[in-house]
Amino acid sequence: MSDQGVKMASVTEQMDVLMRGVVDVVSVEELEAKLTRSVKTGKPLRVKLGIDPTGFDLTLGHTVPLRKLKAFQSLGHQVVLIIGDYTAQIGDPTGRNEARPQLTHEETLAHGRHYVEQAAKVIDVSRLEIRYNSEWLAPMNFADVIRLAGKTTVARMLERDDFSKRYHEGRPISLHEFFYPLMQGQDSVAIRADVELGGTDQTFNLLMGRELQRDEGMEPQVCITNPIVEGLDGVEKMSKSKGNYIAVADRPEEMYGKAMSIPDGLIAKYLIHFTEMPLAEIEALQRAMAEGMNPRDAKMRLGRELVALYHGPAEAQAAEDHFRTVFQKKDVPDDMPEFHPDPALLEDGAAGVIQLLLGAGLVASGSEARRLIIQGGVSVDGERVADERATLALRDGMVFKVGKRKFARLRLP
RNA sequence: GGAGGGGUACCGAAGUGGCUAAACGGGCCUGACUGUAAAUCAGGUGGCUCUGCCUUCGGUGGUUCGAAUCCACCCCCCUCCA
Repeated sequence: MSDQGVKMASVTEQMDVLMRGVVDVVSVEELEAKLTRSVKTGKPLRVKLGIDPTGFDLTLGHTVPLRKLKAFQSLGHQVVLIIGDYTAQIGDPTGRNEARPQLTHEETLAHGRHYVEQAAKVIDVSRLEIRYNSEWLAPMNFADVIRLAGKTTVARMLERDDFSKRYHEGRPISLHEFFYPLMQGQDSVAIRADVELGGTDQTFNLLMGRELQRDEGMEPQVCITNPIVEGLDGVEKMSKSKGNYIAVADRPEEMYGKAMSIPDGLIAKYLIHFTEMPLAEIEALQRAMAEGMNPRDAKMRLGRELVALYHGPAEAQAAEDHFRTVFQKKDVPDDMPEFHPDPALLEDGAAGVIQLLLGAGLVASGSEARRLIIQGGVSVDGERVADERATLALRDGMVFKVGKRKFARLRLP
């Protein structure tokens, strides 16, 4: 909490906090040496995290390096957030759709702000040094770029997992993608990073920073990688496009519910990387599960921790109550969206179910509504709707339910 | 520059003139079972004024009663050779 101006923790104490959940550190000795020097001189380390301002909403996956950044910050170090505005403007073709549009500078700035806004839920952004990499990349001329390119080889580049995989699978690699590691490394040179954080998928890029720094006669940065945590399905990396994510902006019930749906094997991992629960406590929980504790209860704990972290303890309790009501008791929640029927559809105070579901926004199309009704997935006031052509007499407060978790309450004017 | 292969729905991938709104697998959705876990089982998965109609197979144009399938041009990707 009150980490301002306080005496710096000892190297061992710092290492203890910093090593939580990391996959790899290149190298531990160098990190200790840097910390030792920092403690001695009172000079904080410069810790870097780079982001691509592509306008994404933060998922818990993104918060893993952010939490590590926060740990450094709390220990009194200077954290530096690099917003890759220049990189983003060039247009990152990574992935299969090369159609990703190039961003205007304005857009990248807006995305950067969007990111910082959400990051504020994890770290103290007022003490963040925010830098845009166009600051040093834009002034480079072609000769500078060629010189930079000369610092590595194609064979070296193809060592990168992502590249070699795509190369062997016959998927395209644009030439300029080779510049990404170089640009990212150049960022480290420019801000004189002592430490850089990233997921294990960033390893190659992080190491490039070391090489470029060494080349400039600087002490190379320490690279700390955190795991890429699996999403809700327990298999694939948590990502927006896979739809297997929890977003930091998720509503409390949503966040809690998603936490409850993860495979048991992921509980401890989520607690370690997504929350700040003390490791000892997590281990105790794991032991308890091994001895027969219902993993569901551990997940409920996870759900509470997460919601408390992003919405506060009161909301955490509320989310849990909501979960109990809706999913354990299969009851109707207190809070749900409300909607007013389109008066044009009313006939003697009645209307067709499909039109009502559409009006409530519970279905995307009439066909979907029809399908769901046939499959028994729609109920009104607890009663399953059997006929897709049914006409319902409207009453204020009627509750429409679609699937297990979509509700809407009808309101008459 | 030369030769060859390829672009199909959310993804992968069949289909080479009508029986194709398009096999199969994954994902996703619904139902059953549950701990909204996993696993499993059943069904579904373009839209609509829904026993029918409309739009869809890289793009444009054409042949045909009829095209994802044939032809022409164009765009994009991959492999090998140079």
